[in-house]
Amino acid sequence: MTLPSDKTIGRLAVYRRLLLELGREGTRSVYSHELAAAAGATASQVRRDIMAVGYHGSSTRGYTVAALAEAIGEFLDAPEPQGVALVGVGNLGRAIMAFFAGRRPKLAISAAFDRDLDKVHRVIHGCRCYPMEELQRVVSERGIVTGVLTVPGGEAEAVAKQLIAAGIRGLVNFAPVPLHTPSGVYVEHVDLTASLEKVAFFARQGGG
Amino acid sequence: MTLPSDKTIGRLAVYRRLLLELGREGTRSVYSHELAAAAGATASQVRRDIMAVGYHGSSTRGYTVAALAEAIGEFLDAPEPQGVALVGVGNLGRAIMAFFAGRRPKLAISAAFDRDLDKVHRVIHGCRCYPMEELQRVVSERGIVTGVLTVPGGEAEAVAKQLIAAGIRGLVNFAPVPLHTPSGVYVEHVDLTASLEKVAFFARQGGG
DNA sequence: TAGATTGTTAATCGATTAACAATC
DNA sequence: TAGATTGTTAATCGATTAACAATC
Repeated sequence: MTLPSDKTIGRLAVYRRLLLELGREGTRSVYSHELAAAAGATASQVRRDIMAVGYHGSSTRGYTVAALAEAIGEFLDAPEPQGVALVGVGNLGRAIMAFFAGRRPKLAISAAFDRDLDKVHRVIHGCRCYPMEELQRVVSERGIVTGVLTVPGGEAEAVAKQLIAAGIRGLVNFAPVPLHTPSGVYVEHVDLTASLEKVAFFARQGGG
Repeated sequence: MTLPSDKTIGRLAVYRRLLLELGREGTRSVYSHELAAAAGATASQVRRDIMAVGYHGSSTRGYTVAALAEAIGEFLDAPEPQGVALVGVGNLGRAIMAFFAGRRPKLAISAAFDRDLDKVHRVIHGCRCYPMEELQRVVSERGIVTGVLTVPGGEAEAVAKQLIAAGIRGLVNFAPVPLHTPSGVYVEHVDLTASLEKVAFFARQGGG
């Protein structure tokens, strides 16, 4: 079976969030075009994305909210709760930790690392901070495969290398430098500077 | 003239950053393949992207670092320094303010807004914080067209509406909800949850 | 000159969109 | 049934990649 594209995976995460919200509001079923409008996608995309998770709707009642959310969860999530390692407990790192705290119990930042010894051996937003020396041990002992990089640009490449050596197979990179990683490691680069410059450019041209 | 794609604009921002770095190191010229390797792009992309800004290299010496950085700057930047409005001075908002503080003098977060009166009328990371009531006035008086949204999901849609009414034409949206904006407004959605779930998914499948 | 690179066009690739028979 | 939606395939679109003549 071929893996769905990363765009499909990203959209599935969005659908699930919307479905959980709809469920809380008491909505039982949705049509592809409703989900599409809420998610900023097209009905075609929604139907194809949902096909990819193997869930089937009804041509009269559309998709059952609870069952579809469940199916997406089974597709996206690991069977067991998965930990995430974050490196770089600066302003951005702490904000990311706060952002995810309690949001997704099955995918939580479970270990943070910093080379600054003042930030270490504390619990920040429910997450324990370790010195860099313990990175290899903690990450490999806990079988953590997902990392978040919030270190300064100059350190990013070296830290990524350490993470990968410890067993990390996927990284969200917030450092303002492109990362050079071996194949077999998935990197999502969240480039805040490029995003802001892009938006400023198109805003100046009169928007999208 | 047709506008370059948003991917080209994003890459140009990356090239410029690399060029400024190369300039500081004393490098005078680069070839497309060198820039490509550093930026995580292909040489073809680099050449086509540079064509879009109207700069021309030499077939023997490649591109002049300083001149190309200058040309990209003229293409991407407004003639005058551009202000940016940020709404939502929570953990993430403050981290974003800290991240951009001093980084790009010509494109700086110049006004922040929050409905919490405890956060207002202060200067955070060099930027003044105003109450929401002053949003319309400050944004339109200063001619700000670029915004950053770091409010909770439930408020995002309403705040985006206010920003657009005040004259904003481009938005970086960090709120975990898709935004419904009129055409003529460019939105870049930085979806932290979807990014982390995507990375966790591919990490579990054995990386990229 | 010989050789490598640029500018630019054509070929490829993948994702989005449109279309429609099957379904309830 | 009539009508709207799903599942799925074909057409379209745009971006990436490959290719190569022109250049220095």
